[in-house]
Amino acid sequence: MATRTAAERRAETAAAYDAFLAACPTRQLLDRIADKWVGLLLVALADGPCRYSELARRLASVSQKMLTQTLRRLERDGLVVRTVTPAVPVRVEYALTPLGQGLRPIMQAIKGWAEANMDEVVAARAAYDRRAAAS
Amino acid sequence: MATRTAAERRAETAAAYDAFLAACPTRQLLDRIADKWVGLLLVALADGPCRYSELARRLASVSQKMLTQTLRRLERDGLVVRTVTPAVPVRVEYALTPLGQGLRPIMQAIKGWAEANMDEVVAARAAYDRRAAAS
DNA sequence: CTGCATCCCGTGAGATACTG
DNA sequence: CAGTATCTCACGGGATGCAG
Repeated sequence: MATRTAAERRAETAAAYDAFLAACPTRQLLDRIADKWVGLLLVALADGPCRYSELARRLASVSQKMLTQTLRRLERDGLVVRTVTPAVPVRVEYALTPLGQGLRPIMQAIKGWAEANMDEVVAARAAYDRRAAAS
Repeated sequence: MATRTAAERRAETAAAYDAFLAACPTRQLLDRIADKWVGLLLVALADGPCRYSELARRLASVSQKMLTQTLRRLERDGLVVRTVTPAVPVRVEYALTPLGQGLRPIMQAIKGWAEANMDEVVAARAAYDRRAAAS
């Protein structure tokens, strides 16, 4: 059957686009690094391995749940390695893998742009809000 | 009063950290560009101004609500300009500002890393899941 | 010390219907 | 054509309590 409604065709296009997006490497990377705690964790681990409790202290406001969850995700993605030293009490250390290290230039680029341009963005926001308030 | 419980001190540290995070330019930029549709919109607008309906067509699966919402945010941040041509029917064009253009190298860097390394990440995930399944 | 399980709630995104 | 308004629902994330 060659005849489809316009709505059907649109739905197909959208489905194909969704599939494309789900597979898009850039989207996946963006989703990963934009996570609330990932960036902080990457920084915290940048200068060497770190214990769980030490990480909890550095990221002062992270909940245990989110810290563990984020670390697991990074471990699964091969960006971080988890090393357990059996002892009493247990000692667990996290460290960046070479792959995780490779993320640093990216984060640096983002940080650089942000520090150079975010004040302009903030100014734009203020101007926009002023116009909106004057309506 | 100089004496506070350990819990109080921790709460203060966390609050201060939260305030720091909220003000952090890098966090703000990350939150903005990691938005599901922002990256796509940036690409769609990269080669010149574009009408609302044209954008809707290019980002096949975006809802009107999200398209408008995302465009408003970008406009507010001074990354995009909205130009209304009064006519019947109305014609609205969106275009990148110079500030918005400046984001392209960042997005390129992210895209570059993703295309170069995400297959390794995917492999790491598969290996991790295999180990988990074998438990 | 390092974590997992559970409950709870706010935000955000989609669907749908209506307007200048 | 280019939106706005409202409803609903799922998911993320915090708090808390328990366990190896």
